Amino acid sequence: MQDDYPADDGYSWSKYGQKDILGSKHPRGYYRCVHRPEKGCEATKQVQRSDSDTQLFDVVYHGEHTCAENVHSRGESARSLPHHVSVSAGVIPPATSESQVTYEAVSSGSTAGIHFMSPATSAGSQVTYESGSRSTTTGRFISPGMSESQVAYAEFWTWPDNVDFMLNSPINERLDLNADFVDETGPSDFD
DNA sequence: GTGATTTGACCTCG
DNA sequence: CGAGGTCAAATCAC
Repeated sequence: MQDDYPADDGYSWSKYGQKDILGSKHPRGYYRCVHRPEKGCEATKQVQRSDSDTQLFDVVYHGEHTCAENVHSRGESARSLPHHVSVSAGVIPPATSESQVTYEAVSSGSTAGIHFMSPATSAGSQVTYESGSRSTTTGRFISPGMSESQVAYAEFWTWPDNVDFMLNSPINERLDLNADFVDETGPSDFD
């Protein structure tokens, strides 16, 4: 097992620690923005391989970059985009293969968070940004076998009763979604 | 040699 | 006191 790091996210990070997490099979790596000394950039992130899906990484971002180094490396845009977008409890719109989508949720409550998960059969990253009450989740689908009808699941926590979603598709189309949150529902079927 | 990573110690918070 | 997060000296890679 060499590759203990997910796909490049366009930022420069330096590792400053690693810990074994109770109940987790894989260690958690701690990274901070390389430009902390100069710019005082407080962005950090944690990377941990998922227990259930070895191909999946759980990445949690803290803070925002003040260093303006958002070099969006991979300009590979998707061939197709999600046509139908809907939000139901625990289910988030689909993304097609090779596409990258961004879910941004703004909560009126304290701390917001989203867990973004690709379908069990696909590989990808599970990414969570946390910054106060604002939470942005980016999912980068890298599975070639993923079809349009497949959906990605999201899990939510410490949420008020209402969330706003903004989905940025690969072609800059922006969809604003609003969903009331009922109870936690296990992954239903593809929708 | 220089800069980055590793790794156990240390710190903090519940 | 334990778990998670950070520090920093030793070590590694270029």
